[in-house]
Amino acid sequence: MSDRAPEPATRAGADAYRPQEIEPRWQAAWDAEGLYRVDLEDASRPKHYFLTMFPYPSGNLHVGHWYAETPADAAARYLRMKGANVFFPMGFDAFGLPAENAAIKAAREGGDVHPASLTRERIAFMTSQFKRMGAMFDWSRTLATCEPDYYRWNQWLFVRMFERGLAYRKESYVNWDPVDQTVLANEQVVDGRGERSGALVERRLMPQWHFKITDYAEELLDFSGLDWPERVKTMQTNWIGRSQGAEVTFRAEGDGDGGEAIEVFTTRPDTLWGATFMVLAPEHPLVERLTTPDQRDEVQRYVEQAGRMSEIDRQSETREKSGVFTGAYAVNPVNGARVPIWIADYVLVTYGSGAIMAVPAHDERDFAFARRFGLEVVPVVQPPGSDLTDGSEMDEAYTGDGVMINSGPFDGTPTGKGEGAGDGIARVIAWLEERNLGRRKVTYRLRDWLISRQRYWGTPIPMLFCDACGVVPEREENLPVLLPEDVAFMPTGESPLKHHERFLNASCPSCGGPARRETDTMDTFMDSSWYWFRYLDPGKDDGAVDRRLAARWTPVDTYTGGIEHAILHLLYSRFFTKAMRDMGLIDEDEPFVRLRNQGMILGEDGEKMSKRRGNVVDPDELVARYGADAVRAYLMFIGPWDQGGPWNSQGIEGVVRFLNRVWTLHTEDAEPGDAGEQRVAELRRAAHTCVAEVSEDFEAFRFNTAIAELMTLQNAMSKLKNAGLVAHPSWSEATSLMIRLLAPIAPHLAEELWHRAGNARSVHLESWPEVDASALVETTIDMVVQVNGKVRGRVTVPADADETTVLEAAKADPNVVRWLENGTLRREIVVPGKLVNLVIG
RNA sequence: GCCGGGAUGGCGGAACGGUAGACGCAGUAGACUCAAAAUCUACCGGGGAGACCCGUGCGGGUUCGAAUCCCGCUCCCGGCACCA
Repeated sequence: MSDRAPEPATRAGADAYRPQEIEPRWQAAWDAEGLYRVDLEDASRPKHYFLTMFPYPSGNLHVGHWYAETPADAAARYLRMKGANVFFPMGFDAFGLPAENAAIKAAREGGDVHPASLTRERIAFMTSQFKRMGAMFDWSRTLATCEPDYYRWNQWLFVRMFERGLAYRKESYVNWDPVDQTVLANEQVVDGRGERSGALVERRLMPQWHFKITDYAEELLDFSGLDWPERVKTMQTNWIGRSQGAEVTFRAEGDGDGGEAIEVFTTRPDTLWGATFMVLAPEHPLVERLTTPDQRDEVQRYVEQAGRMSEIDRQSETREKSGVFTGAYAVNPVNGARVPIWIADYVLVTYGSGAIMAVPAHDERDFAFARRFGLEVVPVVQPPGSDLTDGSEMDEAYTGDGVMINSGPFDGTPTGKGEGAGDGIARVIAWLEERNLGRRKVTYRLRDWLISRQRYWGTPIPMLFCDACGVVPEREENLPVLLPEDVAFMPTGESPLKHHERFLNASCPSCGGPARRETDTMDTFMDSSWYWFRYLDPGKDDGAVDRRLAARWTPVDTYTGGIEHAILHLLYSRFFTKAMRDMGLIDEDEPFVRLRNQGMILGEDGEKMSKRRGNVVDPDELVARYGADAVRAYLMFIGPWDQGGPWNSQGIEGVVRFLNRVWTLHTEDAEPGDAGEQRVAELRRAAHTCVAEVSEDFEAFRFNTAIAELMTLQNAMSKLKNAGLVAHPSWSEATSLMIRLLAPIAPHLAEELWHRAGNARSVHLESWPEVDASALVETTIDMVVQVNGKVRGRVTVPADADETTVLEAAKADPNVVRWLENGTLRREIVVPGKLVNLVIG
């Protein structure tokens, strides 16, 4: 391959660093020799599947893409030099709202834009931009989710899910625009109104497809064996929201004995005796039946008003509690108390049973509600050291542990869950179960995944409605159900599939009779919930996943992407992996072993980059001006990767200067002379310290300090260069180390310097340098001497000096001597190699 | 309101409980230049002539020693489904 490598522009001498000339030349050479094409069958090295989240083809790579991809590329390159066979693919998450919106906008303005051609053009353009990053993506295996050979397998997987009962249809609320007669995404609802029509958006129930992610709630709480950031695990755990408690049945009064059963869930069954009222969610199915005639108008008004509010509005403000009385009463099953039934929007129909028992004395929200509407407050838990018995004296709810009071047979029982803390909760549950009044229950906050979208630009859900057979999945051999491209977009945004006769009319896969196709498409999170399996063999046409390659290459070893995906995408991917395992398609439990998230890159003003603010940084311009290596290195240098931060157009100049100095260091001649043992040791120490530090930093994804260490080495080498060292073997050793350390960060510059140094083979085929521990050894060390924790002197001692010697030296320092005269020496602390602290008093 | 994260020089940021400010940007002075740019050298938290004193959002605490650990706040960023 070396004979195809281009000849460096100049052999020696001081020609300038010209990234614009070097970079395209090496990119072409790497491409020509297939340097980054991975042999998935190569078992001679350990495999490493390094995946970064694929982008939506928005039209242009912005600097945020560079921030996500180039440090990931550096990490992948590091692993490759460490000896792994690294698979680092890239593709496009190509379905989605923006392309469809462009088509709808064009339809309104009399133009003609199709999401398919628009998306394909954008993918082609962004791919060409990607190639200028100098990343080692393996473009021989790429994919776009909008292509039939990909979404066919979305459909195939959907049918498998349906067959297993993991995909099902039920009614769910959508945002309904009554003017445009269409469903809106949350982001299309602004201040409760349709973005386009301005109409007040209604919440409307519609039958829609869901995935049963809740079946996996318990397993999804288990992160063992995963090297994920704590904050992501915490966020997912809180999102799943496991609550342990009891389900208790209350009965509405009336209609002879019994009346309507109203199930409630509570985590505090020990407070049951303090339940003085009940609250139903406005959407609760029993609301209409329970409401008494005199309250009907008021209740109806409240329900309508709650229905008009978007979920975001319902919880965004810190509003005063609102609610309305139904006129009905229920009986508290534990003490027979008559409790009024209210309706309030702070109770959600989607959580628990959509109804609660309200214990105002021991729940903050119930307390606020009771005070607002003058409802009874009965304390049933006495805080330790208190003689509380009267609810009217309470200023706030008491939610802690204590001793049960006003609780019939349980008076005097300590509440709490810990061992020895009392077991009020467990004893009450046992008591309820004995009397068949309630039962132990675990509830999750997690809801099933609503996968239906009333949109065009997505994977058609491969289901049919037959008058004779009902809901029927399309036959496997008829997949894919093609998304028709000859469609007319509606100015209202309504899905054109609803009016596409050839698409709509089909024959029933079961009876052959006439059937109508489902016009809903899939949530695009479906596309990204299994795509890493597909990269292994994107063209495979006899199955979704190549099982043999999957067994060898998955799970993904390292996954990187934005923190904004901490919950949904990552949770759906974990669910899908488990579901695919249970369908017998793969053998692993988790998709991503190691996860690292980058923060967000902000505009120069510290705000999110947006066209409106005019603070968008264009990477193409930067590359033209400074070169890809400089952009890469600056993005890595800007700060900790997981924190993100503002772009600084002056900051990149510093990195450009650094790369220039590196260039000069390695290309300019210097006078050879007598090196001297001490200088050689100094050079070798600097070089090997840098190897140690940069290696450690790469392991920890600390790119900013890795570059700082390289800058330090550059400074040291530039100083030593003219001291006659250039002809010494340690100089070429240091040079070789430095170029290899730089290779993951600035791959083009490193390659050019590597070849100029006389190497024929690519630096990217070299192995990562090893630290020579003997180069790090020092004969003397400087130690700090503190008196009472404040630095009062410094001493130089032999590296192997024992404690006594160190203390002697410390106490001999003239300034320290002065300080010691101010008191009696009480204590001597020696931190080997670091400092001495002399405590006087 | 809840969940997660954060706060260190003029700026981006460094710092296994052990010399706060590595590395860089900006700035100041000098060298080179007719001059400028580029490059190179030195300085660069505040106060003080100095010994020193002050200093990591605020208030406490633990420790020989705290940016770092604990308790209580303030403000900022991100997410959210008032989660019973």
